[in-house]
Amino acid sequence: MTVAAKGKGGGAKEPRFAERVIAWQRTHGRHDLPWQNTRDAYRIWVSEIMLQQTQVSAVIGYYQRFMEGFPNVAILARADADEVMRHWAGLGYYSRARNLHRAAQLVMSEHGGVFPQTQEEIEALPGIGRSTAAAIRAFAYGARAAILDGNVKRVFARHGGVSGYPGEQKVERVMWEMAQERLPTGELEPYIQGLMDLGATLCVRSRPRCKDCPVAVDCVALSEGRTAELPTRKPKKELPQRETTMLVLMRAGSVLLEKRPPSGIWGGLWSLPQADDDAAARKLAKTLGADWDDGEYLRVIEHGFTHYHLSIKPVLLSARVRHGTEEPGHLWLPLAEAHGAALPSPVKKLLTGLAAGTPLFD
DNA sequence: GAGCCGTGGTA
DNA sequence: TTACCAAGGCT
Repeated sequence: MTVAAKGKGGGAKEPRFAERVIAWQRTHGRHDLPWQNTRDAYRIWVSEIMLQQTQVSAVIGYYQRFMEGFPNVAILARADADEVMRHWAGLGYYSRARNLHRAAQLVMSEHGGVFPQTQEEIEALPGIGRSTAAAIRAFAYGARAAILDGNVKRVFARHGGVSGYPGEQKVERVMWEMAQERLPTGELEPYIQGLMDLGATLCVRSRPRCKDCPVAVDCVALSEGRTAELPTRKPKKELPQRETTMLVLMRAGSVLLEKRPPSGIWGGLWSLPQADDDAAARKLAKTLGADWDDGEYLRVIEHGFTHYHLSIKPVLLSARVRHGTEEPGHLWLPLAEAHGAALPSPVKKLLTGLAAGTPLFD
């Protein structure tokens, strides 16, 4: 890791780093996102959780539907876990939804229904780490708290000329120090928002628009022609390829679903009965009252995760009886209702495609 | 520290 | 098409 000497933010020649970010945010930043222009900690909190590792454009629709369904922390705390998952289905990282629900219950039981104010208390809630807690404090309370997300890391890596993968602890520690040192004494909301807007709209991964950037004059990466190589990329690793067979078990227009375990991939969602290979799938089909030999292979679905690739082999089967309904964690879902169910994205696409009569065979 | 945890957009 | 990556946190 290397850190350039410039870019500490306080040269006599240029206005302080924060000052320029704030001025830029007021004229060029984002001001009308659904979670802005409020001091409601709940609304801000939900947005910050949804925005973890997720881009603004993907969040907006989910956020609006979530707020209609759960307008305040008390209602969310009382809500059915399945209903919460239904609102999150398709957004990914489902532990966020489970943690959010749990945290809402903790806000009710441990904080009298009032969202806590200190960094320590907020960080103690599940799903909220150092950066998210700081963002909530800044936006809800105007607190002087440093954040460090992907946008900020990219801006700091370039402006400060910090090389080394930002996911590495050593590099991240340096960036937290930069984040703390550059904080203004006031106007925290436009500063924090401006920093993120800068990273999201100008200081983007490829082809950054340095010509329009308010901190370009003392940007180390720009002056050294290194904007393309900073921030240092994650060292790449070969992802394992895995396979699974899913049973699309139909009976009178309904399909049999199984509840996923609370942790692990797609935790807490509903999905299709699944087996590691065809031999296991055959046994599973028999258990569920279907004859494997009458099944038809549907088109294989390729699905990528952060840490492995998955090939899904769906098999269409007819159930002789509605077996499984008496089992806990099983559900017969009318195919026409697949659209609104708490299903993983590839499963939802498969079932809605099936409902719409989309050709699914090769 | 390193692996786990989703999805959709982009080049 | 493949590969990278985004308002991270938990175990």
